[in-house]
Amino acid sequence: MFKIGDFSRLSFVTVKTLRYYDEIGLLKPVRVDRFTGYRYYSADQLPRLNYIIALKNLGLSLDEIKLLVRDSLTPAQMRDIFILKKAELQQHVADIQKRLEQVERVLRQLEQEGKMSDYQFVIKKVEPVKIVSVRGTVPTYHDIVQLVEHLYPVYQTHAAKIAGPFIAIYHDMEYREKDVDIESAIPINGEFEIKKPLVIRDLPGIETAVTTIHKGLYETIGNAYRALMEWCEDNGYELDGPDREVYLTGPESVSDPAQYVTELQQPVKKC
Amino acid sequence: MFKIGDFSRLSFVTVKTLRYYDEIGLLKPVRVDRFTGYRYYSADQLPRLNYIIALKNLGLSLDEIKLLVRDSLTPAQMRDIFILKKAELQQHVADIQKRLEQVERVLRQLEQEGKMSDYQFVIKKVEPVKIVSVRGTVPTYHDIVQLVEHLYPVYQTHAAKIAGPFIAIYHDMEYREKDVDIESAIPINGEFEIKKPLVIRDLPGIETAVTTIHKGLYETIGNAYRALMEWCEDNGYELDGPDREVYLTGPESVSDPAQYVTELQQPVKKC
DNA sequence: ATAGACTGTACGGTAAGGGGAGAGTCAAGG
DNA sequence: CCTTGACTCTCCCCTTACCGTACAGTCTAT
Repeated sequence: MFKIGDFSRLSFVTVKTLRYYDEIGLLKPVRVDRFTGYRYYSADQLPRLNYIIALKNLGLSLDEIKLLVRDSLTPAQMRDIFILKKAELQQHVADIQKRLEQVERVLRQLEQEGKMSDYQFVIKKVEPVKIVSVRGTVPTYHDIVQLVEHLYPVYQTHAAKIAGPFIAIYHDMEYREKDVDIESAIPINGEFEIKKPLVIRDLPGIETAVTTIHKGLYETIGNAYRALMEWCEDNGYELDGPDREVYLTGPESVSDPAQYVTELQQPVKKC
Repeated sequence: MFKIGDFSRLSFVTVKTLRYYDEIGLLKPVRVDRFTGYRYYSADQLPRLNYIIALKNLGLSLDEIKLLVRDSLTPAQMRDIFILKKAELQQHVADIQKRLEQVERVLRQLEQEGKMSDYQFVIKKVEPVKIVSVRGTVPTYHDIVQLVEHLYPVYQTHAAKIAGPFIAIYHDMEYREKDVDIESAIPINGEFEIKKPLVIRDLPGIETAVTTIHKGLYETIGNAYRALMEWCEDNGYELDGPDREVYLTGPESVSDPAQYVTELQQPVKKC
């Protein structure tokens, strides 16, 4: 019979841990003095404790260990537990190695450019939404304003039905300097009367979109696209549909163009 | 300006998390209504939030992230943090892969033998201790009792100075059937008069000992040794000195030999 | 005016113990 | 027999990064 301190030294397990294992019923001392509360362990509890520690080192939780040591399982049941654990550990390794890769990428970036990228990329699912939109081919990107003008009346007359910020969809599948096919849209809920070039339609969602936030002038948004392309290459994605820009903060809410906030949404698929 | 729910949907971060980041000062809403307590976020907080999430995905803790986003660090400082993190992740991967190996070993054992090993092995450091001992060559392992007899008087006359359970040290470096060189010892504190074959000496510690607990008859202790050898081979250790047996529970405290508990201590080194 | 959706704070919980306070206990020495 | 120092007990709070729930207040549309 050992007092907790002796048993602790014998087993190389802290007193705190022994008390905790007692509390959760994982390893009860063989005797507890009714008057003093002192815990007394016997030497033949050592194998069990070593077993517990061994299982813990394998990465099992104390709950799982409780199952293994309390109910004496059949070898088949044990095998199942360990197979599960193995899969879990493999997943874990894969996750961490992915992180490691990312960290290495960040480090390379820091070495090469002396600073961290201004853009972070997030994979999301974009939900479908009903929009009122106008689509057309305009000479240059700047001329998108021609399209947007058609939408102004909506802000005036149906403000209550606007369900989100202004969106642009770039339908060209490749980059063009001239004659760009653009759709300008506003998310809405409910229907209403529309005029001439406007249409109301359901904008489909995007299963897998890589998105990023561009902050600042629209003239510099090309940097965001370049960084996005690079990211896709590095991470094994390829473009899979027309990209969108969501104008979270634009001229209508702030006056300083440096404050503009735009989200890029690029449909992609794994390649 | 977005209310917390809108900002949550935009950023794909739960409301709970946003409130928590506010609380720990990681991302404060741009405005908090003084009367209602409502939090209002602006779109240009999205890049920062994405940055936070990106760093979190790299495995950084929120405290580390706080450092990175609050104090604008120099690239060199950032590099240091990431290099540290990389080392940490690599260590982590190594750990998990070691566990994975262990799990695989357990699984192989289960497949082959239909049960788990009865022995768990623990690497420990064994502290040096002063002992009273008697060493001699006896015909067979069983004859260790001849040596032990010399120690009985110590139990009678100096019981107060006994500092631990009975120990046997097997000085033969290779296995022998006959004429075994054994030392029988009792840990003590303080000195006292001793007679003829007994000596008092310091038993050196063991830097690296692989230990296991054998429960049951002494006749079956060979199984423990066999398992230990196997374990050493599997884990890349080789024997490095005479092994010891510590009789934690023996005939002096229980009558049923099936209750005997013995610890094996085998000095080893990495090979 | 009211219903439903949203937001607020506050408390409690997670895994596996660590740290410390305050009180009681044990064994040895004087 | 008393004291001293080493142990031990229980109880409570702390850790990470939030999640669940309860209850109360707020916003928006009808």
